[in-house]
Amino acid sequence: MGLSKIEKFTAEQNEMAKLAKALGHPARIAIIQFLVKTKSCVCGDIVDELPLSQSTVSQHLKELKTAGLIKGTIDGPSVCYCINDVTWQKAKAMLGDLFESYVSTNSCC
Amino acid sequence: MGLSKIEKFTAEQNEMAKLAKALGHPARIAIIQFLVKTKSCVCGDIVDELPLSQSTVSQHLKELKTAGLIKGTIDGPSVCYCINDVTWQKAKAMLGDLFESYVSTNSCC
DNA sequence: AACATTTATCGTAAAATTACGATTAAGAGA
DNA sequence: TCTCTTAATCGTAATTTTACGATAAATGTT
Repeated sequence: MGLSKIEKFTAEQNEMAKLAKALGHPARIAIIQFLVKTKSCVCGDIVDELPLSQSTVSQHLKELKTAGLIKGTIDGPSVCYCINDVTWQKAKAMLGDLFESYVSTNSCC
Repeated sequence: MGLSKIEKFTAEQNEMAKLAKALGHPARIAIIQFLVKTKSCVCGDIVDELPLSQSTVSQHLKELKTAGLIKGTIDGPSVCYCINDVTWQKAKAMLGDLFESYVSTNSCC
């Protein structure tokens, strides 16, 4: 069906999946890395940095924005993008907890 | 086109995206959480735990296995699944580094 | 006002994802 | 051997994702 049955899972599981999914594309990883590295964060700079068309980059930015990982503010004719601190910390905490919840054991596999 | 241009990005970006993408579905988050919680990790138990059909769960397990996050060993007629320690630590480190690379600043947005 | 720049959206197409039932394959037990 | 259990794979369908060019919207400039 192509549509995940999100109503069957917990809000936490859906939230974590949403955040992880937003990071589940190399272009979006590249965007995040670029935003972390440079504080400038003008949309055009991101487009120049990525090997993708302007419209495709715009689409990736939209997905990151929808997930809440970044935010954009209009700055004259251009748009200034940057990491959304609140959601970023939440993602860091949620995924960090998941990773730390596993402690290495030689139980079966 | 539906096919991401992975050849345009760095190996690191592709690796991080692959790992994040594997976690980008609530069912797969639920599987991971279950594997962390229980050490038993028999495939049938996972199927019983999730609100999805056996074939769908099998598909999700395959994706997690392809990403390297879990591994399965045949145990008689059933299969024992568990976290793949090596890749898990790698994912933890890579995504952890990404999250920590951002330091809160009130530069523009 | 006309024009240029910047970015979002629209339209489109190919491919991947999600999901399920049905079937197959492999091993355990009678 | 035949049967049962378990799990992977196949076939199929709907939806989403990825990508691009073209167009539109918004702002700044001349």
